[in-house]
Amino acid sequence: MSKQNIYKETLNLPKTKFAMKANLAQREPNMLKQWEESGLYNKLREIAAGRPKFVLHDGPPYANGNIHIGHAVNKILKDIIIKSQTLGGYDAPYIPGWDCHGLPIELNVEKKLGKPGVKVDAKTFRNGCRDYARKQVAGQKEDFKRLGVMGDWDNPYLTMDFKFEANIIRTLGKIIDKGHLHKGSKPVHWCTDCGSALAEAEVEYEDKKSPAIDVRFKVIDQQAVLSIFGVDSSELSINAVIWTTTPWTLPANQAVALHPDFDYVLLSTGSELLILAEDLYENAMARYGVEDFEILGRCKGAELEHQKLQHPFYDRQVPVILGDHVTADSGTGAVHTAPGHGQEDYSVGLKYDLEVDNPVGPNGCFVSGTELFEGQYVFKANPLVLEVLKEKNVLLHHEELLHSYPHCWRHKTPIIFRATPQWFISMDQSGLRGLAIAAAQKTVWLPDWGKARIEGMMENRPDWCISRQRTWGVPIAVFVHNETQELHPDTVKLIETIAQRVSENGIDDWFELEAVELIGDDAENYSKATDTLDVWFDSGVTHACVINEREELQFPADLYLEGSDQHRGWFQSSLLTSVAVNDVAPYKEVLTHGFVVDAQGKKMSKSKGNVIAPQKIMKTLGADILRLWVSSTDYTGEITVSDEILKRTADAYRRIRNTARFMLANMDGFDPSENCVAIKDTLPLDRWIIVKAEYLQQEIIAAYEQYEFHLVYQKVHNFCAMDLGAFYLDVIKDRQYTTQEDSVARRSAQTALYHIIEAMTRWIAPILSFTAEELWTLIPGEHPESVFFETWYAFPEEVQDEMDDVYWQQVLKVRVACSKEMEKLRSDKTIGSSLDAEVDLYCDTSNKTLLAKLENELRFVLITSEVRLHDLTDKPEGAVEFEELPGIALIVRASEQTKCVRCWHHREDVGRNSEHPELCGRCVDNVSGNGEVRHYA
RNA sequence: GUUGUAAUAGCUCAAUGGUAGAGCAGUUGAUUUAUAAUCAAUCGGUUGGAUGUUCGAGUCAUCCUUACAAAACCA
Repeated sequence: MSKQNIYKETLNLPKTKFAMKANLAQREPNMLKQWEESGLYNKLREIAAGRPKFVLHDGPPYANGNIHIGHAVNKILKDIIIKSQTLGGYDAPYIPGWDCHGLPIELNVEKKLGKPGVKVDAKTFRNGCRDYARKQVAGQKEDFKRLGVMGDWDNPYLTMDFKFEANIIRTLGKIIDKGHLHKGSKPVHWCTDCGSALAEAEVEYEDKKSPAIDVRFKVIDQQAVLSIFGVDSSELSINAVIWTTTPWTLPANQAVALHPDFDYVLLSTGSELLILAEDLYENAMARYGVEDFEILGRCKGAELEHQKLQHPFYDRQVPVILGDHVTADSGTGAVHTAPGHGQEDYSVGLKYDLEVDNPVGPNGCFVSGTELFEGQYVFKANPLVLEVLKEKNVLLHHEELLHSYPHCWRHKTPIIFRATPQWFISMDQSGLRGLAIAAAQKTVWLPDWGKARIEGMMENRPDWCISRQRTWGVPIAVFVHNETQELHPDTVKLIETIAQRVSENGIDDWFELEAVELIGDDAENYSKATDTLDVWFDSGVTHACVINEREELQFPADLYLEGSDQHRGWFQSSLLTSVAVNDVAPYKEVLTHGFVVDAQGKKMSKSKGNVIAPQKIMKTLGADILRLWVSSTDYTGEITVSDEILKRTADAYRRIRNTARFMLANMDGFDPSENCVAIKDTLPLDRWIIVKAEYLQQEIIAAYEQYEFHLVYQKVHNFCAMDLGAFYLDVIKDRQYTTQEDSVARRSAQTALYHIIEAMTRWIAPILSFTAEELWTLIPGEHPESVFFETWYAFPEEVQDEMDDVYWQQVLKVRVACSKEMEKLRSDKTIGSSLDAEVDLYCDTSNKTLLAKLENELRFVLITSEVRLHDLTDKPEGAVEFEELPGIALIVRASEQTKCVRCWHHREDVGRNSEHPELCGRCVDNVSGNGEVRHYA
């Protein structure tokens, strides 16, 4: 054994069980098991009982498919908030939930079981849906837990729980009671082969050939229109001209729409006068083959509002109306309007109080009583309509047009728009719109543009159609009068009865119910409504079904947090239903995050192949890396992910992990109850880093409170790399290794490390939960089972120090200057380690006084073998000055002294002690004497 | 086409209208005393583009480009 090894054993080298290699993919699942077995979440509830509450209410993901990276971002952000609020001293329960009804699940179950009412009965089908949803929930739950998300996973909420279903119905009852429900009709995508309405997801667009026709609508008050156009008189008849590709909708025509701001011309063909848009008349004339024509006058569309026109083949007059949806890129600038057959026609029709006429039955045939076309299938009626138009001499032109048209995705046949009876939550009949806007104004929206966004939507949105003609959904459990369509007078009471039954038996209870059972003889006149509720209603009422139902939560929630797409979705459905029932928003604060995109800023899609699966990251890098990545981004905008970014994140993780490891390793043998040094007795350098950490903690807490986790990430990483790695830890190595094990010098530094690791483990716990818990078990001293049982670390009281942060910053500047000079010697191989060098500093008075305070310990701060202070006036030639360091010049040279084999400092006194001929004086003292004393660093 | 949000170094983020900064990565070197670690030095920018306003613009205004999101629409 060499002599060096003998002395090596006298050093206090770092030692720890905390592995350098994280092995997160293997380690994390064990930690999860441990959390689960010990019932961590429930224990935490007991510990936090009585604290002020912080309620982050979980928006339910849809129970279908594997979780993707967007889910992961959402859940991790929520988890970081829950955990940081917990550490901040709040009782922050987390009840995860799932959205379980609705079309996507139906479609998947249809593939297995067939269509309800065709291959299977509805009840069997609904059971199939329930099973399917349950399996989806189970799968997603495992992945969410694997992310390290802490919550009541054993008791989540599911919108298909019987009690939940019952409370959906109850909430609907309250909304009815408050007067917000209304029955109306609305055009929906309708497949005549299915005999049913189609959801947006069931519609696909294909090219279709349609007859494109130009039709005359004769002006009734010819004189009035002539004068609007500034024309004195004319014997010729005046016709507005519309252009359409769906002649079969003409029987339902109720108006002709013009654009208020377009210019329209009145032109004469010699045989008649036509009204056409200025920008379109040339095309139209070409289409009609008219070469000789004359413009007689012009006017704005708005001037023609309310003029009456003759329907082309029915004995009725229809008004001219105005709409911004009229465009000038095709047609005539005058739009045939049939509110029963088109969404825009419907909404503009509402403004003008037009009749929503729907003469078409579920099978696509004109209903009995439809003049001229009774019993005809709509697409077969097109030629008949043309014949009638020719007969009446109102058809100006006809050609075939190939255009994009909606088709049924199942039958591949063209679909139609058909007005059907639907249930609506009215925005205005009981003032819901105003209430919602007022409530939105009282809510804090983060980022703040969310407020304008939601307000804009509230101002403009139409009534909410909450009915769906579907099987897997919560019923609109009301009785409707067969003749009047009015609700049963006892509706509110009946709904409570139904809700009680549903909470026992689920929604099947309603579908199987005989009306007689509930309303007795009234059953003759009343029928059960068969529609189900829009699933947005289900999730929208979680404030009633979850927040108000779960004891650990309280209304209104402190925070909702979802992707920014939910302004249109859940934030809005929650706001409307809550305001309808409670007059206030269900949340005090709404936070949104953006969407995950790839390195080029493109959205992730399977077809592009740029998808990064969270499962894969967890299996390779580990959940803590995924969590650290989430924390590192400014999530208010787009969230970028790529292999490079994840690699950088893993680098940052290793830096944090290794810093913690080194601190633990230097606390070997440290028992805080025995060895902690009182703050007033610690060395100034150690006190300084403790105070530094304490101030940093304040910044970190503030960042957590403002949900700015990327600042936490930056600050923690910076602290590890700069304050600790590049300075403090580097400087104290000498003291840790070479002084006596139980010396104040060493214990003082360990005290600092102890306070820092206690604090830092808490700082990272909300983000690097697995790593924090791993660290937690290795921090010296007594601790509760989990870091999450704690609150932010209480640092020892600060003492006023002459050597404050300003002082050390100046010392640091000197250190940087020395490093630069040493680098020169290193590059020409004069020295290797900085301990091979010695430094002469030529200082002005103030700097000399300042540096002299460290006495002969300055060399330890500069990590060099000797430092000598001189007056600046004695500066010799060759002394170097730095712009950043005025008042100091320095010379660095290789030491000529012998190197101590134990501490590696080059010292004059090496070899003076004959028993330890290779040691310097202080090492002799440390090895066989009373040990060296340090005063400053 | 409409509305909203965004664009700063290879990456992640900073910069009350006042000299564009950090950290990481890269490069080079040191280190058998943090060694699949650590330390040091060093390189890196016409702030997406263009016009304004201003003594002065990354920041304010207008337009354009690109991306993301939303609600639609094609009669």
